Amino acid sequence: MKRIPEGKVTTYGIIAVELRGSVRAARAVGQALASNPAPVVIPCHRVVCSDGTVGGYCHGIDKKIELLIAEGIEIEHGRVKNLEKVLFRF
DNA sequence: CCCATGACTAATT
DNA sequence: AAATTAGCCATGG
Repeated sequence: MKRIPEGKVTTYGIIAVELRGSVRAARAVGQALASNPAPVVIPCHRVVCSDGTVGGYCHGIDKKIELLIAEGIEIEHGRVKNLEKVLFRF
């Protein structure tokens, strides 16, 4: 996650592939972030669902959206706009 | 070891 | 385009 450039985002699935070599581990990835070991230190707010939906955030989904917008990412109706533009694929 | 639970996905309906 | 369904994975009881 520390590799995700500012102003960009990635999806759980992508991380899953990077990590476990399979998109099917996406769910497990979520679990990992859910029990986020280092809140604040890790920019876990730059991770969204493959379909663009924001997903969740330990400090509250709203907070997550604010952070993303603060980084220049457009969000609307709980969805990332221009996902293709800001999506970081590693 | 078995079961239930999610910050997920992809495929159907 | 929205709602459902069915796999999938790590974790905790």
